[in-house]
Amino acid sequence: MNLTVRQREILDFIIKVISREGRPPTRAEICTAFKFRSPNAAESHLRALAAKGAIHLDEGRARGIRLPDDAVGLPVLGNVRPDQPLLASEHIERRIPLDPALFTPRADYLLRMQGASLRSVGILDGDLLLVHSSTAAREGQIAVFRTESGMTAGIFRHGGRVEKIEGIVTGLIRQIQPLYGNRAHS
Amino acid sequence: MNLTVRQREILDFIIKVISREGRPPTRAEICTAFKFRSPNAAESHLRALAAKGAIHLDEGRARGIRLPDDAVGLPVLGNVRPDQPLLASEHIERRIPLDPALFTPRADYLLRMQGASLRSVGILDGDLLLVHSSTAAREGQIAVFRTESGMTAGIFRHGGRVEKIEGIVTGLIRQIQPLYGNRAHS
DNA sequence: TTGCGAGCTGTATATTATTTCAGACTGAAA
DNA sequence: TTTCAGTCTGAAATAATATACAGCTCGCAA
Repeated sequence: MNLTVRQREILDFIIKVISREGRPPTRAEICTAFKFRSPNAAESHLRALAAKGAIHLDEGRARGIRLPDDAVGLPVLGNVRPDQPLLASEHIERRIPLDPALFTPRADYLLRMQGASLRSVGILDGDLLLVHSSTAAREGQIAVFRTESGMTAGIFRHGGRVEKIEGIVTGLIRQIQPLYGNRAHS
Repeated sequence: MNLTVRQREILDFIIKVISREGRPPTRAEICTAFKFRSPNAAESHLRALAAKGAIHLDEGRARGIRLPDDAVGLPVLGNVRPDQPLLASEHIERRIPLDPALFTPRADYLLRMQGASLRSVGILDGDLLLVHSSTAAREGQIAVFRTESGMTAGIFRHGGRVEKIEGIVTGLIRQIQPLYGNRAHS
């Protein structure tokens, strides 16, 4: 993407307005925020951002600024293959609308827990783990490792086998299916 | 709030457009969606919704429809007192931006788990439970009960003491704090 | 049967917002 | 040196959008 500093500022402003007001800014509102005196200053920034794929412009529409699909929500990784970049699009099962900043440090993606190896720390088979990308971990942290077959989560031990660390787990989401259907509630 | 069926449909449409496109619809877009032939049909619905507090209108602004603050995100309940309605504003600690439809049945509010009584089913002290309001539960479901002092979560048993059921747990969110600060990651 | 709110049609108009055109300045790459 | 992307001013045309006004039907409660 490779945005300039100024373009990054404009994009951040757009994202902030959308999350705060539920709608994107107009050219004029961008001008006010950045003290531009011409609407064309905003317009040309928007064109540049669109050319770089950072936003999508619906032309002819008021407030027609959209963030690209791949900027909305966190990707759920599945079927990760060795030698391939983690966030390659074929690894992304789906996206879940979730604020990455809900967790600290910021979550970069979600990974589905496989197996019961972490049951003792309250992580069950099928849980969605929130992962912050990182190449290092500390003793006792729950980390995500790249293995021959895919990805695994486990407790990081310095004494353990050397493995390629992909990230650390900063949270989890579990969906609990109500038993026997849902006839019993309002 | 007490919306009519039609008004509810309009409001749902507005919410859907905002979450799908990141901006509210125009009057004309509402007309297209509902096959209205006059922009005033949309306008008067919006006025009615605003009068009932379901939306807020920024007059003179394109796409000037906003959802009220108390409609965004799920409330986290804390300090619930007996004899008081569950969602009274003084019970709401904060709101977390989360799509209620991520969980089925739909989550109505969040409750912080207190104590380790559900450790055996993978629910830890401090976890945020997603609760669907319900006055009934089924054997083995994780339910939320009203007690003298506040709210408790536990496994529902027919043989157990009779308690006032407030909801069933449909999911959970856990924030995992990385140990020793976060200097160790990118 | 009268009145009234909800739910629309149809038309017109003022305002908001986008978009185009014609520049000017800067710094970095060719 | 030339070129070009990036950043901006200023003015104006055009299209999108909100909003006002007049009037219609229906079901329902007084």
